[in-house]
Amino acid sequence: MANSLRKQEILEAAARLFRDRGYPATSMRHLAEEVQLKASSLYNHIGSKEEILKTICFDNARRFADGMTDVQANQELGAAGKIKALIRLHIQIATHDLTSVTAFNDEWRHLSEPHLSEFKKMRKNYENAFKDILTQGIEEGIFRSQNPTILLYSILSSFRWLYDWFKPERSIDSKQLEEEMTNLIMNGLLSNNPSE
Amino acid sequence: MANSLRKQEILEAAARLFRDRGYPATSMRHLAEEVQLKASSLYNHIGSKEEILKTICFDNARRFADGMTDVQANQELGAAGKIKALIRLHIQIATHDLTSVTAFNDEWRHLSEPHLSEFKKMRKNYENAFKDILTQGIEEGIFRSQNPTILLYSILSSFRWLYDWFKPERSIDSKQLEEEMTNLIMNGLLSNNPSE
DNA sequence: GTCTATATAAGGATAGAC
DNA sequence: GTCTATCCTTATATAGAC
Repeated sequence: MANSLRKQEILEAAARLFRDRGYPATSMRHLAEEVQLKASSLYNHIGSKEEILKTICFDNARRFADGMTDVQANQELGAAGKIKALIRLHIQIATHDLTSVTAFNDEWRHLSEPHLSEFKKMRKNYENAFKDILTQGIEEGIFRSQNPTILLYSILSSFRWLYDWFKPERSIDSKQLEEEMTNLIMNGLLSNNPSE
Repeated sequence: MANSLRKQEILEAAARLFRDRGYPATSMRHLAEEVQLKASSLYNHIGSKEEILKTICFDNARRFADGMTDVQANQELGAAGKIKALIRLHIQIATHDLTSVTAFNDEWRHLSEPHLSEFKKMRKNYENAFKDILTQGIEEGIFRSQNPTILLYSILSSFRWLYDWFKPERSIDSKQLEEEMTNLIMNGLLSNNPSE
């Protein structure tokens, strides 16, 4: 059996390459170079190129699914509180394992069947749960009455720059990030006090 | 010289494939099949695979640059009006030529030098102009005081689902889309009248 | 302007020596 | 567990017949 530490190193290098160049444009030879091996040696640690992609995609899908389950289970939270918790979830996941999340975000479409369908199902479940919270907030009159689908995708998309752009060394504090994104999503761009 | 109508057909098919599978995963053979030609025949109409990508990327970059120039030139608009005009610009471009914009949005990174650098420069210019408007609004007290970079990227990202998701047959009216996205970005999620 | 045939390079993955 | 050598497939692009 293969060295598990070495395997982790390969997975991380792959996530970085998948993020920077995309899955199809990343070759096994290039990946091998990154971890100072020959391409053939990689296969002592991983089964195939796609197996790496599967690991990255489903690990991250599970993180989001688990986060959503926690939010749903929290009886004390209203719709607004749940949305705030989900904003925190997205930022936490983004700052925790940036390269994996970035790769996961865009490269899942290169999964082959049946994994592709399974992944899409998990993604749809997450979106539906998110949309349910938005709809609930609209029905309760807490959220501005809007098309929940437009809301859902606009909000989910607004996180995407985090994955593309955020680097630890950019020195934006994750607490500040959370506060400002919550502010923007909940309260919008306009000031409440245009006179001051 | 090649038939220009045929060339347009090839460019559109390529844009669609680049959006669906990405640039590296799209082969000339597959593209040829889409327009019912053999791969070698494509080269009577286009110079290379990357030339197609260049066309898509720079055509769209120019659309955004021109739109920004118009907004900047409009003296009557304040910061809020300019942001609204830019929201309209993004939606108009997205609904006008969806596939091209999608390809442009993600696949520019596969450009080779010196085109890659040129493209990045145009993109940076656009972002800086957008950020200037946000900063202006904050200084005037019209916009909530926030980190302009976080604002900028959150807003720009929030448009991205349009390119991934929007299809004409989804029957969301583009006027409604504009209104609701403006609402969300300017006024946020929370209702002004939680009691009604 | 489209075809067949082909040049040339690079891809994922395996076999077998060490 | 890593290597060299290699298999097989696919990629972009060109040459030249029609």
